Amino acid sequence: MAQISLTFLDGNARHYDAGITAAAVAADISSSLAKKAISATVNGAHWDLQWPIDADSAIAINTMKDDEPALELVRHDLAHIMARAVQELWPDVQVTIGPVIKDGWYYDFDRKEAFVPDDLAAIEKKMKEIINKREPVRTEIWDRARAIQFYQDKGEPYKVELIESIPGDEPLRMYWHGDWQDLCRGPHLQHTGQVPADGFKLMSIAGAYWRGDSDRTMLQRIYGAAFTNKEGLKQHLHRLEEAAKRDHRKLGREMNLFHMQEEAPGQVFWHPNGWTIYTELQDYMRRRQRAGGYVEVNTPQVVNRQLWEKSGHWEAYQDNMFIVEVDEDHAREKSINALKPMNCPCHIQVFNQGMKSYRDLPLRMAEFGSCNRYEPSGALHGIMRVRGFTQDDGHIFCTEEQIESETETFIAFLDAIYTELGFTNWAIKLSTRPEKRIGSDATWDHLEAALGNACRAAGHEFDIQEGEGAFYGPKLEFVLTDAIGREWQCGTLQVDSNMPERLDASYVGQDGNKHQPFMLHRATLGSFERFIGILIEEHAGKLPVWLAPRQVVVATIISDADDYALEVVAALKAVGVRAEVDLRNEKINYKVREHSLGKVPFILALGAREVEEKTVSVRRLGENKTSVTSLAEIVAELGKAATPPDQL
RNA sequence: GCUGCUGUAGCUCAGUGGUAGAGCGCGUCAUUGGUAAUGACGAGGUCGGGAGUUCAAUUCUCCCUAGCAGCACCA
Repeated sequence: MAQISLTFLDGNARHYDAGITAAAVAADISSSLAKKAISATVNGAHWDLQWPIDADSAIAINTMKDDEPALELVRHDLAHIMARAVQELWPDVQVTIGPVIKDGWYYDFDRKEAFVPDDLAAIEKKMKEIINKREPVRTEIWDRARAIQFYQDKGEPYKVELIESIPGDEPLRMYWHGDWQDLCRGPHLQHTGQVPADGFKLMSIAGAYWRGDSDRTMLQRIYGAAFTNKEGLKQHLHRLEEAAKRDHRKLGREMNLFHMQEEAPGQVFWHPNGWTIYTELQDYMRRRQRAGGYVEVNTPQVVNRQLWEKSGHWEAYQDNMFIVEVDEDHAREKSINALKPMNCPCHIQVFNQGMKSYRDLPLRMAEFGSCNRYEPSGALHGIMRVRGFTQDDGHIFCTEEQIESETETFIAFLDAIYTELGFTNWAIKLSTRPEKRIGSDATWDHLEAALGNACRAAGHEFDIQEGEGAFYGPKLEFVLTDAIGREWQCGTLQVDSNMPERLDASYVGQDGNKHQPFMLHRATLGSFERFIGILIEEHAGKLPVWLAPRQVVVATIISDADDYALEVVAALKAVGVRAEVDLRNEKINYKVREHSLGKVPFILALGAREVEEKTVSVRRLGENKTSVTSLAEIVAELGKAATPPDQL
């Protein structure tokens, strides 16, 4: 038999017969390793201990101490164990797919009756029984016909469909956990007992479409969280609890920022505190955009259907538009309008007024554009996904040659703003040509490369989302993460030649002929609503001082300090600080607690000493200590702290 | 939009086939207290909306609506 050479991490090599399993290699090293082994890494691939190795390879034997493979296997085996538990409890349930995801796994089932929360406890109990049986996992490769027949006989049509969608030349791997069988590409643990019985928890039940297709059956998905030990799970659950405290919907209520109500679903009622954040942010963006060479415009809310037909939005999005019918006295027909769902067609109307020359390009046009979209009810989420919102929108009209440099300039612009707003952790995604598209491959090659080059030139890595671009051009998405790790697209930049064409935008080139400009749709924050939601969660409500709706509360300890408190507040307001007094007949403990919970960055406490010495006792949010400062000093300090970063 | 769950006082939540309760908050009074809850008293609810079953519905059933989780969608 042919010999192969396996090289270990330490550089040593051993020789074995070709076809040896990783399990046998582990056993050859030591019997304790053979017991502890969970999988191998062979030439960088995650390798089941039962799979044969046929050629010279680099190999490492993994144990539970190797976090990445261990988590992968534990979660993957738990998916199978859960599916087995469910089928043991309810034999009529059909199994579908069950992948590993961040922090755990899920498995989708088809079952007539709905799973209820109490079922989760029963399933967990059954899973623990299965784990305690320490049943061996084994695997075989089957040919397609046999596998299809097997699943047809078993009454598992979803598995048949899965096999039919797997490319014909790929071998099908069957796995058994004890007697329970599933189709799976592996790898898996050696036996069910290797799964930590106290390291997992079933989290929730939700609906999910078979194969992610909303035209097909809705299955029932059970989510689980899993770690290699009890402590890992405990920490995860603790993180979830902490994240819930940062939820912008909860903080929005507690800080009295905004509310929403049944009569206006998906639209925000901004309260004075919340609106202060909003206007402060908008003022900042306005200054930033002016400095960035943008001209600001404003365009209509209610726009006749004809323009949307011409732009192509009517055909694609009419179901998601708010339609406004106007029945004028003398009109023979109703006039059909839509609340604008986006600003670009209107911006082209502005661009089209008067002749434009190549000398006018790039023309950067911005609008705080109030838009309405009839979002599907299930998509609404606090102020992050709403039906009425304002974009910090902008369109850059430019030539094809200017696309790359304009993109690079925009990324630098966005980067500076995200940094000033306290975001360090954001990602760029580059969406490339979709199947249905217009334009030549040569143009797509150029545009995709231009966006990628611009990212690199601006010093940013990016992930590629294959085929996710718009039909008219590639796009960049600037993605931020909320408290529990859900990603939200905030900024965006999209290259578009289609709309200038449809809406007849043109400029006179150096050659005296008419040319069509390219258009870069771009937004920095995206929508104020979503961005403020993210901002609240990122800072857990403790906003940077310049954005905090209430920056300073001057709280009296005794009523004899009232006059001085008013004097202090007046001095702070004079330098532009949002300061309030708290003269209530309450103890200082009470006031400190209340304003700390209200996330006020500075509390100034005033008692007899402060009145006497013309000082203030300063308490900063998040600190338990206080310091005493002269009035003049604190006014200067807080005046500076309250200044937006671009004005320092 | 789809599946499941939920909607009781301003907030967080208990509860029941015989028209409701707590804590916090709010108001009044007393208290002038030095950095995360001073005390007493008091006010406050068509139990999301509509229909049905019933002698009687906040409670059971159905429809609608909104919210939550996930899926689908996101110009």
